[in-house]
Amino acid sequence: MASTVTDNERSTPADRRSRLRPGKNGKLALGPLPDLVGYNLRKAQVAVFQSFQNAVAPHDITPGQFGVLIMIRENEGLSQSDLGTAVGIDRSTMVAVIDRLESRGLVVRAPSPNDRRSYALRLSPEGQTLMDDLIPRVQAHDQGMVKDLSPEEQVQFIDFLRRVSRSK
Amino acid sequence: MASTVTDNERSTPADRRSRLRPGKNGKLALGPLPDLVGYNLRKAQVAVFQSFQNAVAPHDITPGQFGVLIMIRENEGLSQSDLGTAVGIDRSTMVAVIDRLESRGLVVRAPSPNDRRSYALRLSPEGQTLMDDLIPRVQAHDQGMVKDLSPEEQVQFIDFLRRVSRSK
DNA sequence: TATTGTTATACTCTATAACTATA
DNA sequence: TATAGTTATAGAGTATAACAATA
Repeated sequence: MASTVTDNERSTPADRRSRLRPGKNGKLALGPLPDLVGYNLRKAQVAVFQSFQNAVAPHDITPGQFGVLIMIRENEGLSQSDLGTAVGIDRSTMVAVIDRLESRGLVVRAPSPNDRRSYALRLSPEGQTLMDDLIPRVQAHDQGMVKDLSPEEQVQFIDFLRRVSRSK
Repeated sequence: MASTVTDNERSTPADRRSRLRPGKNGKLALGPLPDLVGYNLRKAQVAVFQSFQNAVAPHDITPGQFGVLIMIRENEGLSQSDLGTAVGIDRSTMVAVIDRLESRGLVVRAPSPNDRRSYALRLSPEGQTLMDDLIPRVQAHDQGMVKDLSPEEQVQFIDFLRRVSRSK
């Protein structure tokens, strides 16, 4: 109560406003949020996501699209369904994802030689060129995100993240 | 090359299928992803998000909604715009967020005493009751996510996350 | 002039259900 | 019968631009 402006004290209109509308002038109270792992994880992820966008801005690729392109690159000929399973999204969702990458000329829906129901996905030459340029860029960006951690701390950090993922 | 099935070796139809359609039977290659901080951060966040949903399933509250409710609880009377700024979303986006919470009877749009353009947001009695029940539940869940880390490691982990957020 | 809440609009991500072609 | 891709549909989350009321 010590720092609260009471009715008996003088208060400017700004005081009154800031008392009644917290956040207009000062910071808002965060309650228990700053102590939650989930809250800090979310904030870190948002920071990395935004920084990623900046770092690869000229190519207009999201982290999710980068992941999909990597999977296609590393597993040429895989189907949309298998890709969806691998990255954790439904096959109906995958349709539009591949639509976008295909319309940008990065991915090719080739006919599958064994199964006429499915496509064999692969990178187009443009997609391969893009990824050859993008991968080192993304790796450099990723290193930049942990530049304030010592090499030992970086190893520990990734280890912690993996242990949290596994504790599901 | 040692483990690759060559044309001269016998290959069952399943062999052929798995060679041509990686992922159908075995795991897919992940390339450089597992070494990226961003990839592991994302995976950990997805794990925490899903676990959160399970933990508070009966209340049907997302982590984002929980954050909004906390901010309203801790800063009673704040406006939609200030709330949006605090949680990093546009005021036009905040409209539907508050719409949902209000239609569920958790949040009240009270008239602002100073500014007839804006609302003074507060929790309804039901919203307060919900949060009294939810907060310890969320804190317990959050602890569960790092149960495989020692107390010292948990402190370190949050410290790492904050440093990554700041390195933006 | 600037700000608050709102609406219209648009785009991404996400899913479920049902359809077609194929296995 | 089961599976792959697709479409229709729906909901959440996100934004920008413009508007009315108010500051």
